[in-house]
Amino acid sequence: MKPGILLIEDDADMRDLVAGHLEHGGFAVHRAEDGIKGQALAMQINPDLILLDLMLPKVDGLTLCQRLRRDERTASIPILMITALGGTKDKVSGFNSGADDYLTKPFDLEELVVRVKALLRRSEHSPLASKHNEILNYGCLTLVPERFEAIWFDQPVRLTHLEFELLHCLLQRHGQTVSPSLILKEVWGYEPDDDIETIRVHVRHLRTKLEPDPRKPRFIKTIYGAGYCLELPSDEQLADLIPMVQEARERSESAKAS
Amino acid sequence: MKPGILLIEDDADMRDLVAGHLEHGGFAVHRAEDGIKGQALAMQINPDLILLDLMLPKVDGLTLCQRLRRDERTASIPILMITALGGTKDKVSGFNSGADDYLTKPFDLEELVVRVKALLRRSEHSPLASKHNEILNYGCLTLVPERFEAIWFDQPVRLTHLEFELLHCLLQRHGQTVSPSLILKEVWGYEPDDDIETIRVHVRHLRTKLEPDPRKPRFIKTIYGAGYCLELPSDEQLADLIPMVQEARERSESAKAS
DNA sequence: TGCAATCTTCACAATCTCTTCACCCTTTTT
DNA sequence: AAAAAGGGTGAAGAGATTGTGAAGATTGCA
Repeated sequence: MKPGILLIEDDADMRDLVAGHLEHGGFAVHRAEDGIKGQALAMQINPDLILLDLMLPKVDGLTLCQRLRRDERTASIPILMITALGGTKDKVSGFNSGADDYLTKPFDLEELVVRVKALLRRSEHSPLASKHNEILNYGCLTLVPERFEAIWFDQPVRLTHLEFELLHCLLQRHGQTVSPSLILKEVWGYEPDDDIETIRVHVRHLRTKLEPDPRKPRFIKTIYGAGYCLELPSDEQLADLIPMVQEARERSESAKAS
Repeated sequence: MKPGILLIEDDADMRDLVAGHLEHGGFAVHRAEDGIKGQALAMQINPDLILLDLMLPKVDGLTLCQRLRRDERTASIPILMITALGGTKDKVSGFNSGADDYLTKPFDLEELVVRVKALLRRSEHSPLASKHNEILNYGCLTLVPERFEAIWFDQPVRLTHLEFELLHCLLQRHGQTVSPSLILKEVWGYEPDDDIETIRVHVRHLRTKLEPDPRKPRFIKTIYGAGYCLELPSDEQLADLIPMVQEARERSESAKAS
């Protein structure tokens, strides 16, 4: 039994190209050229996965994504969003509206197939995905485990393995103080030795990658004598912070270039 | 086995939106549209977590929260309260009636998922909150032991260990005069009543952090020859004080910046 | 093998917290 | 009113905790 995929994409050429490749890869592909038809088809055929272009006539991708999530009949279908360009603002809003993964145009067709399969596997096996493949999103921060990547204020940030695990550990306990011993258990996997030294170094690395001013941490805070605490801004605070973070990023990049 | 969540929310759109996201996140969601049904369902299905809107027909969220806490069948189920607006009065009363966490509308759906998971994780690990992580609240003052933090007139104030313990000690005996020897026993852990000097210094630190005018203490009062006494304003007095405290805070911050 | 990225370790610097002290102010007592 | 006692103030210093930079160890890969 072939897995059913609903492809919602307005550009006819692109639609045929993608659909052809997927069919060749062993999927049953249904096509829709706009949001309205897409939503109707989703209900009708109940696909295993939805491939959704962000730019759509009639109903745009984000809105459609939200609608699909709201409806009980389609809420649990994984959605792979296709965003135009690297305009990362789309990525983020995509995750916030309930997308499960994203791909930026232009993309490699093989990569698409890989991601589709990964998503299907994820949704089949464990409804509550394990931390190793589940995308975790919290407003301005999104963690993409597959790529060890954090999307931080609309920009992807490459993290190392341990940096990723550490940030993941803090994000899961967002707003709570996480003690060094808990971090060691969660990230490094051992109990007894308090090798707080190492944690400190990795916290520093995270800060240099995320904080506008690593010397004065705004997000990854130190609770003296207790541990670390990740404090992400609420939506109201967000507006003020975006320019600050972006500006700092540009500065650090120009510094790196020289 | 999917964790079961009971969502009690009167607005149908909101209910579907939230439920859709949670179901997609791998939870089994049960819905109730008012307090009465919510309570009945809570007993019936024994969910792993309850999502509770504050504004509800028939029985409001706070009352329901208290009822759920009283009944031993539902007492240990973690409750995540959803409050409209950032009105702190709601937060306050939410914690007072036994909610484990709160979220203010409008909230990010992914943030909701993260918090739900965090709460479930917490309730798994530590069945009951101990004295050292229990949130203590009295009107305009909330103590968050986890972060050694006081929420004072809607603003978080970071305290040191001893400052926190001292304030905790005073808050527990709110309105009473606390003798130095009792403070020493409670906060420092020793009996001999020699080190009153140290207490004075820490009281001063608390005052500079909390009092609008530390020279004329309005809340942390000195009872000559007897000890200290924390006097928090009643709800009626509160309205007049809020601007004063905030103004003083701004002044001290601008002074610190220069 | 050599290289590059990552992780760990270490010595030292910066910061935070707590205590102590000398001195001044306020309240109570004489 | 003066003395005495209790309390407030500012600052200095010790000790602990955390941050920093760089060097060494490890890993994976061309």
